[in-house]
Amino acid sequence: MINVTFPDGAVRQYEAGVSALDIAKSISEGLARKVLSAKVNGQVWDASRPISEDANLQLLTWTDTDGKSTFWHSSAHLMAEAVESMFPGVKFWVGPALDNGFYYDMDLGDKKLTEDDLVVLEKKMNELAKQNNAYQRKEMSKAEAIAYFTEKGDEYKLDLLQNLQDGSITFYTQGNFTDLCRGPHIPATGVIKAIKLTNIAGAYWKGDEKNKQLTRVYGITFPNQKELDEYLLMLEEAKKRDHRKLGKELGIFTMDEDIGPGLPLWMPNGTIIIEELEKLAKETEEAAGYKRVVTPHIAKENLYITSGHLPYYADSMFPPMEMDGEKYYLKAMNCPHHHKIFAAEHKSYRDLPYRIAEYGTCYRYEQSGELFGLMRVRCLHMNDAHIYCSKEQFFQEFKAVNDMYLKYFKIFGVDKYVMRLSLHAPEKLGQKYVDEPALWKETEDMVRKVLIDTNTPFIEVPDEAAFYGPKIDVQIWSTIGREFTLATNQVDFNSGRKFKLEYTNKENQTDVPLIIHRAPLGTHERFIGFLLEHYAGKFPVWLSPLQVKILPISDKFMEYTNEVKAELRSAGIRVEIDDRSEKIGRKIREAELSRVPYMLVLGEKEMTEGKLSVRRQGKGDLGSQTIAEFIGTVVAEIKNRTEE
RNA sequence: GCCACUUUAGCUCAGCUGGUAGAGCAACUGAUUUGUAAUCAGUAGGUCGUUGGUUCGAUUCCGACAAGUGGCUCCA
Repeated sequence: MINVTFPDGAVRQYEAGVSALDIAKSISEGLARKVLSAKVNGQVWDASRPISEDANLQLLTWTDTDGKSTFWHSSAHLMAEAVESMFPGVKFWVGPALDNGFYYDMDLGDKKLTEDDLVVLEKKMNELAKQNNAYQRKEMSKAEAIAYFTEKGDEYKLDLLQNLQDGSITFYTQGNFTDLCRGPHIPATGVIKAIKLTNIAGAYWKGDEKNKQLTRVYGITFPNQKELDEYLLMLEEAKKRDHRKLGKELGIFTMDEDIGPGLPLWMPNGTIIIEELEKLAKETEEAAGYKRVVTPHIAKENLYITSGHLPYYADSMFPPMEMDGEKYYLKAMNCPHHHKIFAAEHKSYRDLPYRIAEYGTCYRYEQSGELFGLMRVRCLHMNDAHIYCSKEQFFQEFKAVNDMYLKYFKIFGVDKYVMRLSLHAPEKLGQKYVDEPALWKETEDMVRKVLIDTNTPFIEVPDEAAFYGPKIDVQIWSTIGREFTLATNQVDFNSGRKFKLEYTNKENQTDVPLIIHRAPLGTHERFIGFLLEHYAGKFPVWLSPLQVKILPISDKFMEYTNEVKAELRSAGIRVEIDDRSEKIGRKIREAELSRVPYMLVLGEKEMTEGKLSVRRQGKGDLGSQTIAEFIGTVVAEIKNRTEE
């Protein structure tokens, strides 16, 4: 007999060799039907795998993340079975579970999959699922496995085998499909009730663009149709707040073929948002001791040779323009220009920290396939600044930048993000990273300490640092789930020397400053793209391109309407009148859809009382207010940058 | 850049297997002067992304290019 301990601490005795599925059955048949896999001593196992020793056991079902993963990974195998039955001779690479669904990479030879094929595949998968075939686990020696795949001529699985230890190699079979796989899997295919293959994509083998491109099919499955329907509905809803759709609807930005890909045109409404953001940045930076600078959009080649961006990043820059026998480049970053401002006047330790800021316009030649609405563009306006400081000042300066991030996040109600501390990889010193092991350790420790001291949750990611130093990136997700770096805060102990930046220290010696590169509001493009989705187009009053729309009941009240408008405007409020001869219902509907935060309905009653009927977007009628009351509210919301 | 798909009126979309196009909304004109999410009528608007080819004839079939979409790679 063995002792099995459950998550609630209860201990029960079973025969050795009992499976998690047996145990579930002993509790209830209903539970047994729901079990997908089990966590045995912290490892996720097949529910049917015999347990031979005392163990901690957690039964995993659809409501557990690990249970879902098992379900989706098994679904990938089911898809592979369907693909193999349709296209014999197909070779498979890997087919993992994702956060939402699964994919499988495959080599289909010359066969090109179409969307029609997906429909047929879904049908086949449904048939196979109904057969309720068990997933059977089989251990195999490495030699046997190699022989098996050599005979099949499957170079992909042979490649996978190379990195596997003999004794740990397992195969899984369900129906007519057998695959090298570490598992675990669900007991049988029958629980997969709703299947949707979502898209076909090319994916480089092993993620290396020099390798052959395999066919990747993405899909998602559920234990019932209802959840699939809900998932598809959620995707539809998400599309409605896609910044590309909202940007067009609200007149924020536009793209034009004649201007060029990745080059957004900011329309009047978008420009108002840009100006409000810059106002916020300027206020915040002035209070934090930054000075503003302005630099040209182009520079000579030599600047980028000094910075080290050429030739290594030449691919990401627009090709040079030749003028007077010199090559000029559009700037892809502002740092070298700012370094030259630092170097223009001699600095002493009394001038440090020296902080200069600019909403700098940069141009980057992003690959055509990478462009994505406002989130990934070729012309960007960066909330950039550089801080030049001594080693002693670094901690305080870096912390102040971190505090500025958090302050901004509070203003915008940004709560779904991950702070990522990007570190170097010691084995790549001298190649990918500047060869200064001591400086790396020192700065990484300082950056980590800032995060810990400010109680900022973060994750550490090795081998993701900039070549000149560690950094903190703020990761966010677009509505459709794509990940982006919104903001960045970087340490640079390299450019100071490269640009021969110096200051005279207290001991009257020459010293090289540390540099902090920071962009808490990222770029206008990405930040406004993010805000559009974050607010679903319903900007807070201070950011809203139009703040108040006045809706007169009829043109009999135009005189009063114009008076009200003039008063609001002189209070600094962005206001417009809907003077069409439409019914009030129509005006309200369209004002609501345009997401203007406040609407004022003015008619006979308001005119005689000298009041306003106030309506808030999404909330309906707020009742009657005096002009002074209303102006007071709106002006306070603007001044305090109130979110709602 | 690579794989797949898409491109029809300002917007959202329809248009069986080739015979030069249609709806709703928006726009414009007129009527209506309206009380908290769509007043009515009329008018105008498209060389069907561009460009080659096949064909008596191409929005429709094939190719190239451009832009976009979903991924891959990339993101200093």
